[in-house]
Amino acid sequence: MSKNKLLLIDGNSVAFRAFFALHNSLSRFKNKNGLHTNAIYAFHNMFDNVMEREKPTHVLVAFDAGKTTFRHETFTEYKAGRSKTPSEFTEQMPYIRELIECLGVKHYELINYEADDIIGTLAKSVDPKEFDVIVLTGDKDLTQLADDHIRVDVTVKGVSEVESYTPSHIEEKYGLAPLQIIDMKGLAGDTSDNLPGVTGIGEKTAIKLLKEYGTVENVYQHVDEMKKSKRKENLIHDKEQALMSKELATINISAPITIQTTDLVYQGKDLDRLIPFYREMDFQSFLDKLDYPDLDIMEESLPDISYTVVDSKEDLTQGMFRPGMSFYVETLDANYHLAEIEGLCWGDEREIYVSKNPELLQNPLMIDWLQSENSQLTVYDAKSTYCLLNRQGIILKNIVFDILIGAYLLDTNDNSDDVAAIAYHYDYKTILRDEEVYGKGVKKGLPEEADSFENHLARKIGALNFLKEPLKKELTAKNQWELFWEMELPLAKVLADMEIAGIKVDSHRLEEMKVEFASRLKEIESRVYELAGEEFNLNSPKQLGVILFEKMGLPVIKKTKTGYSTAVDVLEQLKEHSPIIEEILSYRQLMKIQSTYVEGLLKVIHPTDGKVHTRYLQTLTQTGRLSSVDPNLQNIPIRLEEGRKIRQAFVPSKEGWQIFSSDYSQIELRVLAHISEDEHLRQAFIDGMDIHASTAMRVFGVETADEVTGNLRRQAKAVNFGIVYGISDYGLSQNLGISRQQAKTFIETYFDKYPGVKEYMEKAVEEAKEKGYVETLWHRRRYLPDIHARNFNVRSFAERTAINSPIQGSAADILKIAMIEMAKRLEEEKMEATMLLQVHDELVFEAPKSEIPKLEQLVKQVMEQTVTLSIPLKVDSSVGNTWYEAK
DNA sequence: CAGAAATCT
DNA sequence: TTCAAAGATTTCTGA
Repeated sequence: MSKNKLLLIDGNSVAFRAFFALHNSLSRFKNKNGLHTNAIYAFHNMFDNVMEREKPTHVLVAFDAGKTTFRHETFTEYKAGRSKTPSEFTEQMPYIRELIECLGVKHYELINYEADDIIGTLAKSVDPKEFDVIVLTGDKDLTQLADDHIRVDVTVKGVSEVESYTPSHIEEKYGLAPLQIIDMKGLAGDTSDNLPGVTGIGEKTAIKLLKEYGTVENVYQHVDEMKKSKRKENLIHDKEQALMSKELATINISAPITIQTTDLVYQGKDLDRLIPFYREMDFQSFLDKLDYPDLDIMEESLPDISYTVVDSKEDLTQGMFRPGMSFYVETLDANYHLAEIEGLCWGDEREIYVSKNPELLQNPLMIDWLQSENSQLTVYDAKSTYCLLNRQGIILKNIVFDILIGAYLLDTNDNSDDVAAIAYHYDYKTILRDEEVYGKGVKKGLPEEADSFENHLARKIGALNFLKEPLKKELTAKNQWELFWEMELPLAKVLADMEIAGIKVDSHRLEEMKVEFASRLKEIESRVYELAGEEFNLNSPKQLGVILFEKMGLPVIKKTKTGYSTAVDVLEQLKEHSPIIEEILSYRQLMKIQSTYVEGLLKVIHPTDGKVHTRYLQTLTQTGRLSSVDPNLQNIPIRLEEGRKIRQAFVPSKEGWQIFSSDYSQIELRVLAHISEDEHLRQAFIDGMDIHASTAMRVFGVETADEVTGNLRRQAKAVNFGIVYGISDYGLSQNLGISRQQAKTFIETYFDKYPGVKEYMEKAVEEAKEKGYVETLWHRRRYLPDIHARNFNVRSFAERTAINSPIQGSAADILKIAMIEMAKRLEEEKMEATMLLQVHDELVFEAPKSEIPKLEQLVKQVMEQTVTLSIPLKVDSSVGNTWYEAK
């Protein structure tokens, strides 16, 4: 039989270490009730680490009981003078005890004794033949316990590192035996426990004395023999203190404990308790780590919910549909343009209906209800619901609330892509996360028990019903109802239509390119291998690093966490050393075009209509921009000619049609001019000037526009970008390849010449500090908890965000408003033109050639006039037979 | 599954 | 003194 292993954890000191390990993330670790959770979280990680490392058979966490112990009877000042424990820490202690119980571990405390004494007593009382003992603590005092079967692990830093004290390690480190640690404390004292020791003796001197005399007592036996010195005087004078300090530092190994090792057998985590605990703490990452081995356990932890199962479309009756219900369509694949419908559900407080049969969507009662003007539906993700129903030929009409969008607007940080996540946030706990029910990755699928699936769907409706009122109320309270009702909800419909329309891709053109790029890649590859003198994987920065910096001996300019950096800016600097560099750069560019845009795009062309249907994520970005996935149509190449050719493959869907594109000119700087009210910036836009040239004139002191050289304009452009992003002199100097000092001067001059901008920036940071958030012109909020961070970098980032988000976000709002108006006008004008894409400041349409002049005039009017700022908005338009030509 | 590299506004 | 420009997605490698 293998030996037992007993793990003894010093609860208070490990918890305290845990608290400080994540102290600088204090603001990020808060649950929905405002409880700090950093110590709980870090304690859990420390526990997991030690369990993983040691795999003990028995575990106990010992705590100090109360404030006073037998030691205070000896020395009333024991542990006095400690700075007060932060309340952010003490509030977490009860939860740490609860966590320990949930983890299936016993904890123990004993009136009048410290955790040390409990640990010491247990460690020394077990039979060394039966047990190895590991002690985990944040306090070196416990190292005195070390012996051949007891090892003391002291946390070092972070959550994973410990220093293991064995007798031989202590010998190596101090030249002492474990028990002499106590003598050392006796002589040197211990500031954290307020042990006085002997005046003038620290760790070093104590060790020296102990090496000679062995113990405190023996030091005093021989103190008279010492030659006259200040130290001798101190030793004699402080004898009482020394002996008392030693006594206090000695761990009591015969505390009257009432537990035995048989009570401490480790049983493993108690999932029934742990899962609700994680939810309460908002520990999503720990929840994710559980493999959810048993759906039954999860379900049993929830109270029952009642619902009606509808098996076939014949079973539907009029009475099942009422205005004001919630409605939800379930798919397993996130791509709703392709996903199968796995089930649907709807209901209100009175009744919830659930079905696994998508054929219900063919029943006229159902169709009429969904298409009616007065169904007043609440949904979760309006856009996906529109698209899924559209594929069934149903035009969903009367959505009045969207839980997903509502939650996103209220707090963009709360990135919930799951009904349950939002529900938990509002303390509604009777629902499981999709991952818990369906699993994830390759194992994702419907639960084996049909009941589980139906239950889950019913719970979703329950959650939607519950959430709508509090969310609406909060949106109103935060002055965001209009943002929701007039911008985001109508936009969901516009986006759905754009996604459904899709954009036609000329696959033959892509196939041609694929062949051409493949051969060019091969050529470059072989040249690189020749120059390198061997073959390797050019796609591996790691292997490339070895070739460049070890084999070829090029100078190392920058390192990454994992090795040599081979990023563009590094390679640019190495160009002179070898022709291989240019080849590598072209390879990388071409490879990107080939894999992502040529091959990647070919893969996502819809088999029946030859189009690509992206999905715009409406509730993802922190600023209010959209993002685009599957495929991403917001980063199709344009800067370099080679990549730009990809746009030749984006063509109109009908014969005789053209691609039309309009983009805002300098929208972010215009927004900045409006928000900051800086008179010079505003005047430049009002006068219709070239903004970068205008900046160049003011910042570089040039009198007339003619004198602005290309280089000056380029530099001014970089400064303008920097301003929008929340500038730093370093960033600007990197960008322009100038000295930091020079960059600093540019920035100072800019602020001098545009004082309104400077004032805006200061105000934005101020506002963030005061309110905890910043907002756009349309009250889109972004919370910035890090604005108070002690860490310089973290705080600086939050400050730049405070400056940038209202600008980027307001620009996003403007385009969203224009899109909604544009969709409306196209319909009113009964035009065939279709809006296809949005690329942050650009809208792409397709239209019959004959409609183009009218479209051009309409788009310009809508984009420039729907929103009016204190400066004009300006759009540039272009048209062509492909997206390539339209720009 | 994270990191590094490329792409866009 | 720290360290350094805003917001995104996709592909590949290699632990």
